[in-house]
Amino acid sequence: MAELNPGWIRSCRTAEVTNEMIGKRLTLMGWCHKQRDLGGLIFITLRDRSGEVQLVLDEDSPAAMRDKAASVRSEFVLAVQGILRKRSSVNPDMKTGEVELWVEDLRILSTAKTPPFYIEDDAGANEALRLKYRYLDLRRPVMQENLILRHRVTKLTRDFFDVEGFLEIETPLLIKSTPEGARDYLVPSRVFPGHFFALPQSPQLFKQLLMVAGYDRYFQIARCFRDEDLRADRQPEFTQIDLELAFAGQSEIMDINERFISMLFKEVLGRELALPFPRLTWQQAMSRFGSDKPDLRFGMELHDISDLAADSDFRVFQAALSAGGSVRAITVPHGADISRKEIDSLAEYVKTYRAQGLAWLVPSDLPRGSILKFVDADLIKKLAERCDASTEDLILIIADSSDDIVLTSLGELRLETARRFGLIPEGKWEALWVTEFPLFEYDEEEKRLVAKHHPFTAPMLEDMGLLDTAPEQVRAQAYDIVVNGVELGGGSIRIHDQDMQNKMFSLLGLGPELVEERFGFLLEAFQYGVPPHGGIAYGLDRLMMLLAGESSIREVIAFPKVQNSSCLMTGAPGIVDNDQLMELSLFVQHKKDETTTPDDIDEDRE
RNA sequence: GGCGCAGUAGUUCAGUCGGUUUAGAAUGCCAGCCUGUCACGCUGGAGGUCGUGGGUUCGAGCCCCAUCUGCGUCGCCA
Repeated sequence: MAELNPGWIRSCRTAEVTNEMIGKRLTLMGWCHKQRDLGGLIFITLRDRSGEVQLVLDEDSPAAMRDKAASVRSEFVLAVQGILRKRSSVNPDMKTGEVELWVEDLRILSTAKTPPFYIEDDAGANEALRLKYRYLDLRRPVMQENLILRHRVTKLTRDFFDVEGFLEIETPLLIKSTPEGARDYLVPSRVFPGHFFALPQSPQLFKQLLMVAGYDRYFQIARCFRDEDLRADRQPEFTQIDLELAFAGQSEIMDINERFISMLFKEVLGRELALPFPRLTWQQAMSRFGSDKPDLRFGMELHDISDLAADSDFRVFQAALSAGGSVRAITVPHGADISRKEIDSLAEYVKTYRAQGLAWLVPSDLPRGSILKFVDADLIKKLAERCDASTEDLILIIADSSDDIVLTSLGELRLETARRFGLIPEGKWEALWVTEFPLFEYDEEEKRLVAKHHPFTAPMLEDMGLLDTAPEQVRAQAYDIVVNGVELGGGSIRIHDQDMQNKMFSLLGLGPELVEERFGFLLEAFQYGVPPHGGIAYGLDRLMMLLAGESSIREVIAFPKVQNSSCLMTGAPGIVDNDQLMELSLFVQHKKDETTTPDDIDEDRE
């Protein structure tokens, strides 16, 4: 049965015992990782977040304590007092394997049910179970390491930006909904019936107002919310390292930030990233890698073979080209012996990215491929030269009337084939900046231009003249930082001119009344002396995922949500009492013609 | 909203062509024994809504339909 702590104070954590403490009387507390009862001799491995240490009870231990120890099960919470001694049989695999605590007094502070999975790194439990019992999952050493690392990274972040002259300033979580961007999470106002706060998608407007207010270097480790579908690298609530600088241009911002990232990699991974980071324009990144976040750890760049494809008799190529599209290819090194089955599988893969199909060619002496009927020996030679392909390589070709589909599907194919063929080197870190993003992109659904980054991003000065004539060609003073194909962060120089900002809103199709309603306070602020400013925001969760070597951000978030945005541990979101709804002047209209009150639903609820 | 994968003991899984016992294995759990274990060992035992609901069939863990849950992904994510 559970006992009270008789006022004992821990001497140290379990794995913090040292050989120097041998012979000393220590008080330790923690969880029973494993109890081994050999009859007259009982071992208990005591665990806490520092690691483990072995407890031992033998014939010299008080009999009552031996009996108690015999009843100890996994995950019981224990407090023990005893003498630290050198072990007679050392365990070299254990950090504290040379010592053990000989127990004189043992208190069971808490008993425990048998956990649904082992509290070990290779627990092997499925993720739903882990998330339901997240507090047990978080006891696993690998999860504790991840969260401890996260603590270290946020501390390094605060220290770095502090030294650089940044102030950490909090911004509100209950803010005004903005029409652009992702779906907002809404919070009803009790005081103003029918009015809603939104949770911030980012502190964007507030950090710009802080620049107006004269806090010329701001940063914040900020919670952000976007009501959109989840992915392995996306949660509805996530954390940004958010910063903004006044009086600084793009090069100064990039300089500070690549020093920041390189500092983190040095401190956390012990890796030196060469400064400055390479830079690619968005155009270059798209045409060479088919991605705005290229993974530079390996080659396999895209080749434009449109002109050569025009000389083939392949109807698919001709159709794509005459419709204004392109034909592009990648070369898979040593891919010549690929099977039809594997080709089919890759063709299936690119279809998810809206590519119609996949052509292939092995330019060996006895060429193989799906387009042999349409290309002669001379053309094969030219294609191989253009694609830098040897007779042992495989050329994969995508054609489409949309150049965008060709580029993105081929870019994804580049990543997928590299993964399948094991061409991505482990332990390599390749950081870069991607710059000169388009300012706008066309929204097919809304039939209008939308901001690619956000509506406060400044156009490049060289392209100002295109704003009225060809806005889709205007490039932005925007930049993303990318490491190993992961977009870690992105930012821009902001518009700090009221007229320019108004023009931007108008190009985005936002009427003056809407602008006044949503952004009036920003435009008004711009009348009171705005320094030029710009900033960047990092996805802390993605950064942690990369540094911890995980493939899902859920592994570096203490209490993550699942794909439908619910929490398996708490059951959130939940229904609320009618009284609560009434206080907020809310009425829930359920779909499927049924007007059910929450209380009715409650009846059916488990 | 679309596509794909998964769901069988507490857990991780196997389960052949739809038919042999009471649906198995490992691990965990429980009991007994055990003085140097650390994946302790040995002996014995308990433990199942085969995700759920229909259907086909003489017969369904297995086939069909629907549905729920989790994961991946497209759309979406300024």
